[in-house]
Amino acid sequence: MQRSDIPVYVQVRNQLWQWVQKQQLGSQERLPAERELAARFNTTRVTVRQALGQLEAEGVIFRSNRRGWYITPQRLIYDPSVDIGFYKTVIEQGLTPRTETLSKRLIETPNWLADISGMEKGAPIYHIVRRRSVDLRCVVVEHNYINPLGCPGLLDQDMDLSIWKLLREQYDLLPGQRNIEIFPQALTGVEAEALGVNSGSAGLYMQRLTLDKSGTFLEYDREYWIHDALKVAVQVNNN
Amino acid sequence: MQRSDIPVYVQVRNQLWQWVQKQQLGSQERLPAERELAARFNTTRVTVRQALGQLEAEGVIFRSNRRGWYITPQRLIYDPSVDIGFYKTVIEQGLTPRTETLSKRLIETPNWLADISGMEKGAPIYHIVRRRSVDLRCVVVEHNYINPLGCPGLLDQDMDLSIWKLLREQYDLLPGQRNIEIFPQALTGVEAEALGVNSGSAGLYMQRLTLDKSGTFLEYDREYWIHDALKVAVQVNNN
DNA sequence: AAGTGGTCTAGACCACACG
DNA sequence: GTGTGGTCTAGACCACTTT
Repeated sequence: MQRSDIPVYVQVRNQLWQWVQKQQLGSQERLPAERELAARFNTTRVTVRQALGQLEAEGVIFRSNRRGWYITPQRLIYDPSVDIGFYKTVIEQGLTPRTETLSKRLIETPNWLADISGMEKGAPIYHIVRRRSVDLRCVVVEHNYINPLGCPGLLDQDMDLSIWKLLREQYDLLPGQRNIEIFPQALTGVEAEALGVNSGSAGLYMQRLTLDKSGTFLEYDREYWIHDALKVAVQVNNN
Repeated sequence: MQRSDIPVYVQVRNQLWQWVQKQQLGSQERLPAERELAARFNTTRVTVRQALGQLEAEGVIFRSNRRGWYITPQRLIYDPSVDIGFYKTVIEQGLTPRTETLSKRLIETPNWLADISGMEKGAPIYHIVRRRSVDLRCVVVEHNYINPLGCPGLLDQDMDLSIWKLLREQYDLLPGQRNIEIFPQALTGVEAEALGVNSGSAGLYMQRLTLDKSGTFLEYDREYWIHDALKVAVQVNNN
């Protein structure tokens, strides 16, 4: 590293990324070890990690546990305003989905949920937690809260596919109005752990409140995404 | 720092945040210097900065140039599907907006824009770049590309308020269909510089393609937001 | 001029993943 | 067991901001 002005870690970032592209490293392929990179660029691990952190922030590489740094797969294009479902969305983009149901229970509606959903406090409500992957990489942890009135016995069904497909085809439930909130938020605590990332990793939080056409609460949904895993695409018609 | 198991920087993060809350530091108030924190927590600046980085990722503090660390203001709630406009949105939430027009020019439609907008390649198109602040903190850089056919002389107007208000009231232009894309993306290059943040800082990218009711291209819009500055809220009706 | 954050070095130890 | 990333130390110099 010589040159002035431009910081060493930026130079390392540039040369490293140039090298990666020349090697034509593909999705989920591993980068050399940090110590090796430090030697190759004649600098220290701290500086190399700063460069790797840059590329991570840009979303082009990601880290996995203590195993190393990998090339980030293409973003999943995801439309939260429709009910295609995660499974079908992923398939249609030529990728491989996986869903693990971490828990499904009947709980009492907590106060915060009663306030936003119109459910009565303490009323029974389904709570389902699922972890979903694209090409074996965990990308999102999802909490679903579902009004059990229209879908008795829902928890006995297989949750590893689309819940909305179940609601539509088994229970004839259809969404009307949706309120969606999206914002960047660090992954911490149980979500970070479930996704196998460090606490504090960049993430995207998304929540949806769905009512049926008569305004009755159907479902509330919290999703914690890895920051580099998705592109939200919504189509809206103004009238 | 004693205790085992839990990393020092997490302990520092926790104690620091606890201290901040006890001090009741408010929006945009400054934290103590890094060296002072290092001394207070009996550790090094590197570890302190790791703790600060955690809080930054969580969106509760932010850094400004080389001036220090500050408490993050509340997020701006922002609905990209309607045309209330930035100015009014900010006002309504009891905050102070500011818009600076960085450039406004008539350019030739570049190929990438022709492809997504339906404009002819090379056809004249307005390009407006603005920087917007909430309570004197820069939060977003916005690129607008506007079809000049329906709004001749637009560039002579004052751009520091809402463009959509101009289009609506001066030119009778109304949006029909909107395609919105949102995803986390690091701020780099000119955008990072314009916002006064380090290249590689976490950000949120949002783009909107707006057609009128007859399907004619009206406007294309790219927004580069500071990651902790906004909460996107969209309301959708399924039919 | 003094203080600040931004960058960087050259080591070190640890827990964990993998062979 | 070996190698990996994760964490941590105790300094240093620089560019920039603020006083």
